[in-house]
Order: sequence, then structure tokens, then C-alpha cells
Amino acid sequence: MVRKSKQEALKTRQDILNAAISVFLKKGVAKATVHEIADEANLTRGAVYWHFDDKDDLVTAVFEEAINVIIGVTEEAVQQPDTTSLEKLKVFLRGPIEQAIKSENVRNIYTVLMHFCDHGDEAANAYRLIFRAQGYYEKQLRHLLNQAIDDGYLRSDLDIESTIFMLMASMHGLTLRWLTPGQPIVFDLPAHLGKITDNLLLGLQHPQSNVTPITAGKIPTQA
Amino acid sequence: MVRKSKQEALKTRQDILNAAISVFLKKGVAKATVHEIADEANLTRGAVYWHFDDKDDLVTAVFEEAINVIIGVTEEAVQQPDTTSLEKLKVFLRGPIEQAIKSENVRNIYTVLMHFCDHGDEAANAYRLIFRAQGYYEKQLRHLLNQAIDDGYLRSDLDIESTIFMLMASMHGLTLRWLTPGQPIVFDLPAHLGKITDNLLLGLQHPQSNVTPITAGKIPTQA
DNA sequence: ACGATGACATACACGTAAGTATGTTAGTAA
DNA sequence: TTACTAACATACTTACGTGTATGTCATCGT
Repeated sequence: MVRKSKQEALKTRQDILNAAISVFLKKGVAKATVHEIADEANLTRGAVYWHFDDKDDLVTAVFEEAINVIIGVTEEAVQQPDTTSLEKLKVFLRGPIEQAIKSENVRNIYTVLMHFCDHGDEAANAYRLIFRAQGYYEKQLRHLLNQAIDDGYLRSDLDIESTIFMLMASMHGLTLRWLTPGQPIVFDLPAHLGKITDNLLLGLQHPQSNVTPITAGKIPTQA
Repeated sequence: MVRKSKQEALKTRQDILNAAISVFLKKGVAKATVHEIADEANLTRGAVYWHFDDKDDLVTAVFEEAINVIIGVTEEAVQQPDTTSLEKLKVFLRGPIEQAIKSENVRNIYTVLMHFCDHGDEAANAYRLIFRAQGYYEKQLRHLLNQAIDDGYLRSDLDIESTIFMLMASMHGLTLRWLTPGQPIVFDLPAHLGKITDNLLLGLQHPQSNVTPITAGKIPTQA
């Protein structure tokens, strides 16, 4: 049977994307072949080349969901009423990771992006979009930091750019290590995320702040 | 001229390694061909296959220097007299990055490792060694943290495992973002590294600690 | 001084993967 | 119902990259 309905064709497209993620997680983006991806989706290479121009286009399409998550978090942060600017900041910082906690798909795409893909010209196009999304995120973070300073939550003598760099790097590193494959011990990030972000902001607040730091409790779970 | 002396042959080997790094930084490990690497070193593929078993072996050899840096930092941390355990901890945390600041070669290898290489089976062997080195680092970090707690520098109610994860992730993320290629703004990490690590430890110390946080000063440099 | 060998260069064989061209069938609009 | 076309499958071409086999020459031991 060929020539499916539009509804089914759209599902086929999604099947290919999911299959791509699956193969990427096994072989890496560079080593993954279109043939393998098609097999994984129970299709042929013809189907893949129908829905996507080439491998580069497919890779970009896979990463689009992750990009939308970043942008989505950024947009949401703007319109959050009845919370303090400090709380907004915390929610914003946790945003991308919380999306990954919720959705296995997002988690997988993050994993591919950070561990099974390199900046070689294969995915250069996709990386440009990612960088752009991070640019939005950074811009919004700058705004939230300034607001938190104006509201008196953070020290007024902060070096904003250093702070932005440190915060983004820390959240990036947290996600990266959390999603590192092939490690015996998997850290239970969801359980500790709140404490960790609080702790990161602790040094940025006024000395008299009394936020509780990372205290004893949960033990990392086994894989 | 063929058949160099042992001295020269060793230099040829190093040339190949440097050429490999150079090509990896341009094309990524997966897309880099042995031919290109040989060209970059003004040699032929024959030379490369003489010094290394295959591409995998070459990749592993490139990463060995980075691995030695990690292990070197870990070893050094053990024997540092006349400093407090807190200061030891700080030096230890900054160690890998400081080595990268000093040596362009180390910096380049880090960059390849974090941005131009994926976990696809190509470099699976190399990654195993990296993970092992990180294991040593983590073990030593655990020891240093416990010591700092015993000496009264850090809160005694810390969740050690969470702390280890946060610290390693943050330092990892810092390095990662610092060495991200193709970004217009390059953060001046060397200038801010001290303050940033101090800030990371701030939340782990007793409330009465008066470490100054990230304050205004340097502005990120242009690339 | 002379064979043995180390340090490469050259040439070839093999597989593999991307892209494309073309075939096939079933929905879809008229 | 019929022409048209969307949604694939199949077959083929091209190209490249790896690994290896073989050639070559200077150096080193004796």
C-alpha cells in the first residue's frame, strides 16, 4: 500500500524524526546513515528523501523541537504575573531542564545535541539555529537579572555579563552531565534541581539572605 | 628523503598529532579524513598508518594529553603543603581550566573533545579513558570536600554527591562555553575564573562567610 | 660495505553512503 | 470515472574514505 492520506503522511514524517533520534543516540549523527534511519522507521530511503531535502535538513528538523523549547521558555518568562522577579529568574533558569524532565523526547534531543553531534559542517546549519535561540535566552536572562537587582533581590554591584556566563554555563553543564550516556551512576537531577539553582543564586544575593544550601537528603539513584 | 632518524620520526609523530587537532577543529573528528590530516602535516597517509594503527588509535592519542592534564591536576592536589583545605579545593577546581589557559594545545584538545567529537563508536575508546580520568577527579574531589567539611570551612550538613555533581557540572559548563567556537562574544574566563569559583563555593560555606561575590569590573572581550 | 630494517610514499581493492532517476500505487479533485 | 499527483519503493550512479599491499631509500648495526 502506498499513497497514504495527509494525516498518515504526517505521521510518517514524525516516525522518521523519532527513528532518526533513536539512531543518532546509538551511532551519533555523523555515523548514522539514512538507510539505518529508514529501516528503524520501517520505511525505505525514498521516504526519507521525500520528506526531507537531505540529511542536513533532517538533522535540522530533529533539533527544531529543542530550539522551540528554549524559545518557549523565554516567551513564557515574559508573561508570568504575581511572582517576584527572583522567582521568575529561578523558574527561567530551570525552564529548559524542566522541559527535559517532563518530556523524554526533549531529553533525547538534548542528548543527541550535546553528546552525539559535533560542530563539523554536517550540523553547522542546525547549530546556527541553536545559537540564535541561546541568544534570545541570554537576552531575556539579562533582563531578568537587571529586574531582580532593581527589586533589591540581588546585589547591585554584580557584573552582569559574568553572572550571565556563569549561570548559563552551570545550567548547561548540569544538563550535559545529567544526560551523559554510558555512566554507571545517574544523578537524580530532578530531585535536586531546585536546591542547586538556589545555591547558584546564593552568592549573587545580599549577604543577609538566608536561603538554605544543598543539604543532606536524597542519594543519587542507580541506573 | 625517506628514513629519518628516531629523533625526527618522533617529531613526525607529533606533527601528525598537531595536524589532526587542526583538522578536527575545522571538520570535526568524524568528517576529518586521514588524507586531510596527512596533507596538513605535509605527509602521506602512509606515514599516518605507520605511526598509528587506525583512525581510532590516532583519535585516542590526541586525547591522551587532555587525560594527562586531568590526572596531573588530581595528583598535584594530593601533595600541596601549607595551604588550607578550602584553598586546595579551589585550586583543584580551577586546575583543568588553568591548564587550558596556559597551553593553547590543551585548549584545542578540550575544544575538539567538547565540540568537535561525539560519542558515536568512532571515539568510543577515547571517551572511556576520559570517563576514567573524570572518575579519578571525582574521587579526589569527594576527598577534598570531606576534608574541607572536617576543617570547618564548609557546612557539615552538605549532600556530598549533589555538591560534587554541581561543581563538576559547573566547571565543565564553564569550559564548554568558554571554548565554544563561532560565537561573536568571547567571555574573558581567565579574568573571572577566581571570582566564579569562589561564588560557586559560597553557598556551601557557613552563612557568616564573607567572600565577595562577582562584582563589577572587567567587561567581556571581543573576539 | 652491506644486508636488514625503519620510516615513509604509492597504488590498489573494497565497502559504503549519498543522491538521483524512475517506477508504482492509491488518494483526490473535477 | 478519470486524470493527476502525493507518497512512497526500487534501482542505479557516483564518489569517497579506509585499510592494506607493495615499493623505495636512507640509516644503523656489524
